[in-house]
Amino acid sequence: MDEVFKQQVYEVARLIPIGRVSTYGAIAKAVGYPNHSRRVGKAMGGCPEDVPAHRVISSSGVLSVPEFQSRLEAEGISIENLRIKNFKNLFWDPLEEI
DNA sequence: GTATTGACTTGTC
DNA sequence: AGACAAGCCAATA
Repeated sequence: MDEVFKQQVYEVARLIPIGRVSTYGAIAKAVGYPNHSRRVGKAMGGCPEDVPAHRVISSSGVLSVPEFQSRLEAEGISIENLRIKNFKNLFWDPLEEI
């Protein structure tokens, strides 16, 4: 596993504002690897505690890790049956920020 | 070496 | 809306 890739993924993940979410694909694309969404997921699996992994979800707006639901709700994000409500509004695209 | 799996995405039906 | 298939790439078996 490329350590640089992981670090970049963590870096972008840390930029996600509180109360917003992003997706694996968007982050993969942001770090220069458009089709490596799966690698992002793998990388997040071993992410440090300071990385808000719960704000990174699938592009369909569904939680890949149900355990994070409570964390998201704690930030004011509404969730219904693992699906983010207002996902369209809450989605944060790294490419429009950097 | 191949096969399977997975915190994925997109397109089709 | 829900289900399927194809494409993707690294880790694991």
